This record gives sequence, structure tokens and C-alpha cells, in this order.
Amino acid sequence: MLGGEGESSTFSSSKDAPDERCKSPAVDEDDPAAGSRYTEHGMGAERYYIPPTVSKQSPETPNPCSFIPYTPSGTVYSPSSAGRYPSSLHLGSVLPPAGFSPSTAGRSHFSSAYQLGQGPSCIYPPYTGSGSTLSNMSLPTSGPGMRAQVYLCNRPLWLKFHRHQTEMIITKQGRRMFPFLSFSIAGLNMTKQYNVFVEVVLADPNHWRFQGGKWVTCGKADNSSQGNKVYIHPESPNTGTHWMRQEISFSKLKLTNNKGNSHSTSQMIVLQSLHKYQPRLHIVEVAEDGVEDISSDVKTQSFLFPETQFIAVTAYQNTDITQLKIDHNPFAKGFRDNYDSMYTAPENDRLTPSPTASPRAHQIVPSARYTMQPLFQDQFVNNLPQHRFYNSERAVPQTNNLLSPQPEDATSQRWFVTSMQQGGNSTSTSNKLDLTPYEGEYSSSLLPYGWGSRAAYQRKVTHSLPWSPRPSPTAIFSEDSNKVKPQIEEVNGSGGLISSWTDTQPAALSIDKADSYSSTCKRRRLTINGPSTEDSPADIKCEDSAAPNSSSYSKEAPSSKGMAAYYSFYTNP
DNA sequence: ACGCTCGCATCAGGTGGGAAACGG
DNA sequence: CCGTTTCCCACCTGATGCGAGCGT
Repeated sequence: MLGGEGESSTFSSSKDAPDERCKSPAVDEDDPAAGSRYTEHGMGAERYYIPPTVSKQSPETPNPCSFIPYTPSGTVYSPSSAGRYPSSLHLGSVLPPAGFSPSTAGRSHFSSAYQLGQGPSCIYPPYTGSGSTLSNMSLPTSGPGMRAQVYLCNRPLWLKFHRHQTEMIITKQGRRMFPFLSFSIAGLNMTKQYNVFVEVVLADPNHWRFQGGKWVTCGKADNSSQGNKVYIHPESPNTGTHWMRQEISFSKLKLTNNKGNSHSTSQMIVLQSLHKYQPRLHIVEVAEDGVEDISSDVKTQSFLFPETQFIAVTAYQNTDITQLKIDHNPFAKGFRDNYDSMYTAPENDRLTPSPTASPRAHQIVPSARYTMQPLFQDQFVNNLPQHRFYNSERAVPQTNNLLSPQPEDATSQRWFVTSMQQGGNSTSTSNKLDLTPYEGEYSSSLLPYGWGSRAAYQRKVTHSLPWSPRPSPTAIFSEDSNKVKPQIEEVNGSGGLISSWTDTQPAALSIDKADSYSSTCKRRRLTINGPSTEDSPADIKCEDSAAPNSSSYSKEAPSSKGMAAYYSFYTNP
């Protein structure tokens, strides 16, 4: 991480007064002006990631873009630019709106997506790790399989946090991220070796403060931060087949503010409190000996998901975020006010005898109806019995089709960032975060984890059920690595994606519904931010009343139906 | 007798809350 | 003084080990 230090000058160059009176860019999501400010600012700040349009768009604003394809040429950083990544950088996870049309889905329509390596979208500081070989890398070739597609598995949850401005606790000993980063990758050469790692870079040149119920900038960011900013996935290096076989989870990644903690740098990323960061995923092809290839043919690709931005804090500032953490993080279950009523109800009241008794069970149950599975799996793959994973950082192997959701749903669930999609026009909306697509598919994911008895999960689920990798990836990539490619192509193709969207839209439930659950079952804190949109009547539709009969849920209910049932479970006394 | 599954207990570690400590 | 950071606490998850029960 060289670029990171001593370059504060870049900050002020583009932005008028980052340190002036506290503003409220935070609002990046809600304030149109903020967006423009960012963009404007970003143009000059080459070292920060300034999500162009994304930054000003509200996650809640439906936007037509599920994919943010970059043309190979456009994704590369030019040596002269501040960006040090020669790799292609893909901005991803923009959701396709309900009205997503086939034409928009086509790759050609997204080519103009942001080129993070240039102008406004540069990220700071750029990754220079791995021997700084990246700086010498040449552009990825355009051959088949050379362009990876990355899907943020738990995007719905990220979006949920993002709308409130995600906060991540940093401690001296290191604190895990929640939500944690979990990706599905496609498009890699199955036989080649890759290193996969996450880098966390400053998202903007500002120092942030939570004031008046919202995040506002307050001065310039401390650009002199030191310490590790990269977390290499423990399974690196590994083959493309390996990476594509299952989710790539970074659940063990820890964030710390302890610069002196060098002994565990490999597992911790050093950040500064009250600074905004943007995680980036890097996939670097390496020689078979595991060494990153610095030859001219080296290929490295970078992906970033705007919704994974977060502000590092030593203590939560926004109670909405706190509540979201408590609601969704199983380790924080003890802080759920209504935990008793929610989770200690008689077994019969809570769920059916089926394996779905627990969240995990839910995840593993082989059924296409579990369109909401992804979230659970995505966030807690590590919590599942070890034998179900390749390793602790892994999610479920994508090897069992029978256990995966139906393809159509799966398609809609995945958000790839790929460089394979080319050409086309990019629309101003292409980078916006759209919750719509996920609402239907992942609303369940917004529910708190941990429902069902622990015992049930441990013994019954773990031992008797065939394991299903995350629903989505499986569906999308198919369990077979062989099928990965074809499916991906289908997704990217003009027809597949759209149709799946169309199919899923009707069943889509607002993510806010999950929120409604929260508000209904456990709304116990108020945020100074005022009422959140999640509580809007419109968003509160059916989940509150739905009756989650695990049996119905697990056996026949269509996704929407199943979800309703699923939600009802929580609301039932 | 052996192997397998299940139930339970134990332990390490993760979680946010809250008070105390720290620092500008 | 006020905002931020640190530390400890109770609670929870997940992994593991042990023994009981059962079938072969």
C-alpha cells in the first residue's frame, strides 16, 4: 500500500473544502447534491474511490442495472494515472430494476460504466501489495475465461446496511466485518492459479462524524494511515475451478485500528476510525508455483461493490446500524430484546419437524423455493459445520444441483461484475443501487438469523441433510464447474437474465419487509435519523402476517409464498 | 464387538452495551 | 468539556469431545 500515505494533497485538490464545516455527504445516498459533489470531487481526487453516480444514488431508488460491465480497455488503469492497478476494475452489483429490459441487460449497454482507474473513480490508496507486481501487470487478455464475473452473494444485506451508511467496528484485537464479504466468481480459467484478496481503501478524502443523526464530513481524512490494507484469502493461491466452485467468503477478515499489530497483519486490515472505506476484491492470476506472475501476461482484475462501503468506527454511532447488526448477526443474538419470544417458542410453534428448523437448515434444505437462502448462507457459511466447507473461509460447495434453487430465481439473485460485458451505453442509472431485484429474492435474508433451536441445527441439519451450497451460486453456476460457463453466458446473454428478472419480480418482496419484521418484532430503538424508509407502509406488505409453516415453506410454496410463511414465523408469538 | 447417530457439556471466540479512560 | 477509545461484561454461536443408545 504505498499510495496511501503522504498524499493528502490529492484530497484537497479536487474538493473544495473537505475540512470546511461539517457537511452531510452522507447522504450520498439521499442527497442529490451530494452525488454531484462527489463526482465533481472525484474528478480530481485520483486516489479515492468516488462512486460516480452510485454515490449519489439512493439504494432505494430503483435503477436499471444489474451488471456493471466494463470493456476490457476501459477497465484498465493507465500507468500514467494515479491508479496503480493495471487490472481491470469493475464496479458492480448494481441491481436491475423491475423494468430491466433485455436490452439493458446486454453487455453492450454497460460499457460506459465507471472506469475506476481514471478520473472520478479512482480508488485510494491503490493496492500495491503482492510485491507491487500489479503495477507492472498488463491488461487482461480478452480470451475466453479471462474475464471474471463476480457476484456479491450477500448483497441484499449489504444494501440494507448501506442505506443507513454501514458502520464497521474496529478494535485493537480486530473485529470481524458484518456483513462480511462473500463473493461468487465465474469466468476464471479453471486450471490456472489465482490469488484472491480483498483490499480496503479510503472511499473518500473526508473525515466523518456522526452529528445530528447523520454522517457528515468534518475535515480531511487522515491520509497517513499505515498498516495492512489487504487480506489475502487463506485459500490462495488456488485454481479457477476452486474459486468458482463455491462462495468465496471473507468472514474471518478482521478490522483493526492497531497499527502496531503486525503479527497478525495477514488476518487484519488496519483502518482509521471515522473514515470511509471501500472494500475491493482482487483476483490475480499467479504462476503455478503460487507466485504472482509479473510477466507481461499477468492478469489481475479488481471489483468493487459500492454498497460495501462503510465507515470505520470504534463504537456504533447510528442506532439503525446497531439494530441491523443485532438483528442479523447471530453472535449478537443475545442483544435481541425479543429473543425469548422469537426463538424460545415451543418447537412446534416455531417450525416444523423438517430440517428447516434452523436458519442453517433452511439453507441446506434442497429446495428451489428457498429463494431467500442466499443471505443466510452468505453470511454464515462459516457457521456451518466444517465438513460442509472446504475450509473455514468458504461457503458451501456448489456441487449439488438438487439442493439449489431454481435457475430462474438464481439468475435474478446474482449480481455479477464482469468485464466480459462490453460496449454499449451506459446510462446514468447504471451504477445506481437498486434494491428491487433483491427484495423478492432475498427478503428472507434480512430476517434475523438464529431462528430454530441450536440443537436441531447441530444434529439434525448437520448430519442428515445433504449439503447445498448457497442456493444462488449453485443455480447460477450450476453445481458442476462444467456448467459454470454456459450458465454465465446465459446470464449475460440478452435473454436469460431478463427473463429471470421478469419471473422473479412478481414474487419479489421488499427488503424493507424484512425491516417491517424488525419494526414489528423488535423495533426498540429510535434513531435520531428519524423514521427510516423501511418502515414505510408500502414496504410493509405481507411478511408480517405471513405464516411460516416450515413445511409449507420447505416443500411447496413458491418463493413469495414461502417467504410470507417464513416471515410469519417470526411474528408469531 | 463394532460402528454410527444423537444428546449433552464444554470451551474458544464473537457480539454490542455501558462505564471508564483517554485526549484534544 | 466533549468526543473518541478502551475495557469488561453477559450472552450467544460454533466446534469439539464424550457417553448413551441403537443396529449390524
